[in-house]
This record gives sequence, structure tokens and C-alpha cells, in this order.
Amino acid sequence: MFKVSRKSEYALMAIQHMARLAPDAVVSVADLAAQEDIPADLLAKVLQGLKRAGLLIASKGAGGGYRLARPAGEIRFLEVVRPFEEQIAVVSCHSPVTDCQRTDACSLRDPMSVLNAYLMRQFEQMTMELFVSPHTWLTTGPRTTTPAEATSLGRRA
Amino acid sequence: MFKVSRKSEYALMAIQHMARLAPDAVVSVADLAAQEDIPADLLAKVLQGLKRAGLLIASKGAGGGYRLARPAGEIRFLEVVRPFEEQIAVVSCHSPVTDCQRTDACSLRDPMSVLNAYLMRQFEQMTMELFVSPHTWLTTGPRTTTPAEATSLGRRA
DNA sequence: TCATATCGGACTCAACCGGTCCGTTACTAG
DNA sequence: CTAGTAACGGACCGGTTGAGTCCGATATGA
Repeated sequence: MFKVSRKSEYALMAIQHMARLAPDAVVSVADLAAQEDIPADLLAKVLQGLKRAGLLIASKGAGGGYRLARPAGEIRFLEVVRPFEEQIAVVSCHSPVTDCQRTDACSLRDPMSVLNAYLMRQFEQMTMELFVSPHTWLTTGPRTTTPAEATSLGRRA
Repeated sequence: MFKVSRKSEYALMAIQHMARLAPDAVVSVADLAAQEDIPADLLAKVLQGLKRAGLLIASKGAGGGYRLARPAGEIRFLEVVRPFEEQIAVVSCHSPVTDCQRTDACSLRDPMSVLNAYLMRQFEQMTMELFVSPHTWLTTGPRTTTPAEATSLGRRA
């Protein structure tokens, strides 16, 4: 469980890499693939996905490549990963993709939705800034969060 | 991502089911499979796994079956799921199972370990009581937790 | 106009997972 | 003592999915 797909890992690496360059620097698939040691063809697909998701901006032709559409601090973890994960849910009951027959009477649905919602909330407030400078992020926390949200799983909202 | 294996789902259902019976009630694989609509052979494997993990106690022979080794409130979510998930980690870098070549220089390792540790902590403090009576659990919270642990991701410990 | 890059469909191969089958062992009710 | 019952566990199988490849099409800047 938990494990993200390889494509997602590559996506995270790519964005992390680009975030460390000059703000509007453009990098080609070939270069990025070489520097991060990722199969070029596969990385190509990944970056296309990220572009379609609105996270990257592509420019074709000689001297072209990709660049970030926004600063890392404004890119959420879930956005990066979602294009490559068809199912973002803990049990089959949730997510329309799967075929949970038990639909109505499913006894896991309820308790798991609690957990699910909780996880989602956490991932929502986690930006790619964490991947650029982990330490800074750790001590300052996500910028978009208000102190009032400091709740823990199972505690009353 | 996140999705647990089918075996894990069956494991959760099984324990939930047994927790709702009388404290030391014994139930056979056949019965449980019929009532929960789960393939019997597969459920057998699952329960064997749970027994090996020390969560269930088996008794062979006529009138035999399985019963909980401890009350649901003392069984943690991770314990139930672990026997059926070889990889409980977000990226390949963690967990000895996989083959992250980049071992040393892996740029995801650091930020992800932050997230990883956080998720683990949450799951540790989540017991199967949630599956027996979700509402009660929601309002009272886990019994084993001290208020001081109410931290959120990204906030200083 | 040519080299360069993105774009995106089609395809292969291997691993994994859900599920099944069947023989073995152990225990208990009668 | 015996027959039936139930856990035990290895072997197997087919479908799905995911990682990775190949290649032609399209756009664009030098």
C-alpha cells in the first residue's frame, strides 16, 4: 500500500529538479533524463502528463523544453501524482474506478472514508516546497495552513 | 496509490466481523466466508496470515475456527494490513524490498521519509475500534493517545 | 529547410494479484 | 476408536497492470 507508481516518482523528481533551476529555466527531456538517470521515452510521457495537468509549460522546436508553470510552493503533492494514479483511495469501495459489488452494505466504506478524507486533507496541504528544501519546510510548515487546522486523526474536528 | 490489497480488505472485514460477536466466540472460515461473501479458499489464507501475526487464535477440528486474540481496541490498523502488504512505503527508496539503485544520491529519499514517518505514526495510533463503531471512535479518539501528540504534518514536533 | 523537441499511439514483457485446487494434519464429538 | 470437521499450506493459473520501448507525426527556431 501507499506506494506510488514509478511514473509518479519520476514526476516528483522532475519537478524537484526544475524547481532548483533558475525560475524560468527551460530543460529538455533528453537533458533531464540524462541528469536524473531516467529512461528518456518514459520521462517524456511523464512530462507530457504534467503539462496536460497544467503544471508545466512546453515549448517545441530547437532550444525548447519544459519549465514550471508556477513556483514549487504553489504546486501540491497531489497534483503532481494524480495524473499517474488512477486510484487514490484506500479501499475499493471509494473511487468510481473499481467494482465494489457490496456497494450498499459495504462495512468498510464508512470507517475507511474517515481515514480517506483525513489523508487527502494532509496531502492537499503539502506542497512541492518540501522537496526543494525539506528542512526549511519542516520547521516553517506549509504556508497555506492556518494554525487552527492542527488536528490529528481521530480527534474531534 | 494508497490502495490496499484485496487480502487486506478481507482481513479488515474479518476482524471487524469477529469483533462484533461475543468476546470469545469462535467462527469457522466457511461461515465467515458465507456471511461476508468472500471466496472461502482465499479467506482461509487471509485468516492463516492473521493467525501467524498473532491477531487470531485458531482451533482445529469439529466445532473449531478462529477467534480474536485481543479486543479490537488493542489491534492496530497496521498490524492487520501488514501481513498482506510487502511494501509499506511511499517511494521505492524506503523499504528494503525494492531495488532503488540511486540509494545514496536519491533526491526523494529525504523529503519522503518525512512524509513516511508521519503516515506511519498516524496509522500506529489507529485501532480496529474505528471499524466496529466509527462514530464513537471519531468523537472520543484513540484511547492510547496522549493529547500532546496532536501534531499535524509540517508543524514542528 | 533542416535539425530539434514535443506529442502520442501501439506494443512488449514481466511481475503481481486474486482466486482455485488439493492433499495433509490435527482435533473433537459421538 | 473412528469418522467427520476444520485449519494448514503448497502448487498452480489466468488476467491485469505497470515499466519501458519504438516510431511516426507535428511544430518550431536557427
